[in-house]
Order: sequence, then structure tokens, then C-alpha cells
Amino acid sequence: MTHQRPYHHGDLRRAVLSAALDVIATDGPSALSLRDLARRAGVSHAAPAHHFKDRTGLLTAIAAEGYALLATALDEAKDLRDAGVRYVRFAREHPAHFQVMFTPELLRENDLELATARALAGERLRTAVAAVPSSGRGPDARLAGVAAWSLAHGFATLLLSHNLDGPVGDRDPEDVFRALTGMLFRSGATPES
Amino acid sequence: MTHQRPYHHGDLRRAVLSAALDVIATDGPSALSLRDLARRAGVSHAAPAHHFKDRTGLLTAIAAEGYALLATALDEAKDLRDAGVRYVRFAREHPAHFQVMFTPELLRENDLELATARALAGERLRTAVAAVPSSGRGPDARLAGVAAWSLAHGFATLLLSHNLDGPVGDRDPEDVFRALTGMLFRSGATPES
DNA sequence: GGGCAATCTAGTCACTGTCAAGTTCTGCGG
DNA sequence: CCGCAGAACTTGACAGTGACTAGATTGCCC
Repeated sequence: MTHQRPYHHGDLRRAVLSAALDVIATDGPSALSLRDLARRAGVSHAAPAHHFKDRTGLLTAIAAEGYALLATALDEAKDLRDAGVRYVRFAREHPAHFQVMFTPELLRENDLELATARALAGERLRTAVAAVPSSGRGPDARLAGVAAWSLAHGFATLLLSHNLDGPVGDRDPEDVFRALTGMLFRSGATPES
Repeated sequence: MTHQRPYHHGDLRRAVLSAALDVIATDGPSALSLRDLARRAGVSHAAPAHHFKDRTGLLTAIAAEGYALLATALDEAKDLRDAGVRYVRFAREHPAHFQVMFTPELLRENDLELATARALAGERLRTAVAAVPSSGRGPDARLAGVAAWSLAHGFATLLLSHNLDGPVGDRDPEDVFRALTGMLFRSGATPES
């Protein structure tokens, strides 16, 4: 596969992508520089633009890849709680993807690959919600989906932004999340006007 | 009437801040340019740097202001659900603040003003959680707080990233959120539409 | 008034994304 | 095996950016 490459890199697209994921995970998307990525790959400054049209194209590709990864992760979920756990795990294992996926102003929203990947992930989410018997497909099956998604998404987001470092401490975040869902969905949960 | 633009702007700090909020709300923090803000204020390109040391300083000031606004909003909350509603309302009314507040890599974390404002907002959140009688101050009062925060934060975040445009439709997001909490924290009170 | 610090201007430097045009390699039909 | 179309990459240029500096202007307080 890869051997000597004086001129052609071999798999520049993948190299740039993974370098970008590193940068985003540590310093955020705004610290991303195409020239820096090119430097890391040992390639001229304009080479990445050939694979991803521009900066937005690179980020869009990352988001699409993220939605695809999320879809496969949710695919194997046993029930809704497991789907939530997998959602949180995905955010922790792929923080760069996660961050970019939910920052629409960085993406080319009309990109085909992005749209299909996102649609697939949304489908997976919806089936996980529909698997809960009590929610049925009533008018508030949607509401249940929004509730579950909000909880998982909020937890993941706060986790990544280091806002739960205190409360969670050194416990396994997935365990904490499981405890959360057990608390909310048990009958006779904490009443509240 | 004001005659020709004087040498001194008058309130450049406020002008730059509000222009920055406009830009961030529509195009995100990465689209923010100090030079552009200076241009909008009709001032030389280096003028903003005198008020906010650098780009990071500007964003840090915005985040601090955001935490202060959030603290006062939560201050008047009647109960935990109301606090959640106010949290969502804050995110919708101050999307730029909200976005910057939870993007730590854009901020100067050791800034004093930021730290105190954040601490105050956190205090308000904690008292709102503690006001729920059954949660008491047991070992999972923390857990309840994380649950409530995650739900509200996730809902707000998904809302701002236009991921709930479908499910929520044209309903008032605050009403939807109220319905959510009624669903999760089931009690004697029937969830309203 | 006189001085002084806050405020703003003007110029520079290194860096960035993007474009256009050139160069080198690869795959493929003949 | 050849040759050539095009993909992959380079090179060079341009405008815009953040950060820094030195200097100009102004309001303000004694």
C-alpha cells in the first residue's frame, strides 16, 4: 500500500482528516489551519484544498463522518437507555466529530453526503425511541424523543466543555449517565410542580 | 445632533461588544473579526484591542457578561422547572452569549471577572435544584442537578443548532420544554400542552 | 491654562485561506 | 510498451487577519 512517495502522499485525505481531528479535539475548530495541517502531513500548503474544496469542506466532511459513526454506534443499541449511553460514549470517543456536527455555521448544509449521513443517524435515533413500549407512537412519541435526545445531548455537551468535572468527579461518566436515567424514569420520581 | 465623528468614540467598548454579539449570533464566533468590528464602529483597526486586550479577551468579556445575565435570570425562578424554562429562554434571547459561554477553548479561563460571574451563576443553579423538597441534599442531590442541567442545556443547545426545528415546529419552545419536564418528572400535576 | 493618562490612529509583521498556473505522477486505452 | 488525460501535488501571489509598536489627539482634573 504505502511505500515511497516523493510527490504523491498516498492517502493525504485521511492524513489531513485525522490531523484535523487532533487539532479540533484539543484546541477547537477555530484553531484549525489548513496550512498547519498541510505542514503536519509534509505537503505543500495548498494540497489539502484539492481534497476538501476549502475549510468549510473539510469540516463538512468531518461532520458527515461523525454522523456515519454515530449511526453505526446507535445501530447496536438494545433499548433507549443503551442508545443514550452510546450517544454519550460517542461524544467522548469522538469529541472533534461531535463538536463539529453541532456547529452548523461551520458546515456546508446543502452537502449531499452530510445530509444523507445525518438522515441515517436521525433514523437510528427515532427507532431507538420508538422501541420504548410506553411511548407508543402517540402524539408525544416525538416529545419523548426530544426529551431523551436533550438529556443525552446536554450531558455529553456539558461533559465535553468540562462543566461536569466537579459533579462527576472521577466516576465513569457512562455510569453517571445510567444513574441519571434511572433516576428520571423510575415511577414516583421527584415530584415537581 | 452629533457633529462630525470626534476622535473619541464615546462608548466604544459597548459598541464593539454589541456588534460582536450580532456577528456571533448569525455567523458564529469563528466569523468574528476585530477589524470588522472596528470598521462597524467607524474606528481604526486597532482601537478595540485597547478595551479588550485581544480576541480572546473580547470573547471572555462576552462570556462573563453572559454568566451575569444568566445569574440574574435564574435569580427570579420560582422552582426548578421555572429555572429550566428560564435557562432555555436565556439561550434563545442571548444566543451569542450562550454559545461563547460553553466554548472554553475560546476563553481565558483564568480571567477573574469570568470566574466570579460563572461561580455566581453556578450558585443560582444549585439553589434552584436544592429547592426541590424530595431531592434534599442527599448524595444524589448532585445527580438531580446534573440531570436537570443536562436536560435544559441539551434542549437549549439542540434548539440553537436548529436540530429541533422539525419536532418542535412552530410551537413555543418554552411550552415544549415545560411539557418535557412534565413528562419526565411525573407527578400529580398534569403536564400542560 | 498645563499636564497627563486614557483613547484612538497609523504602520508593520507573520500568518491565514483561496485562487491560478505550473509540475509530477498514475492509470488506462491502444 | 507507449503516450496521454487527468489526478495529485507544488509554487507563487493576493487580500484579509490578529498582534504589536510608536505616535497623535483628546478629555479631565488640579
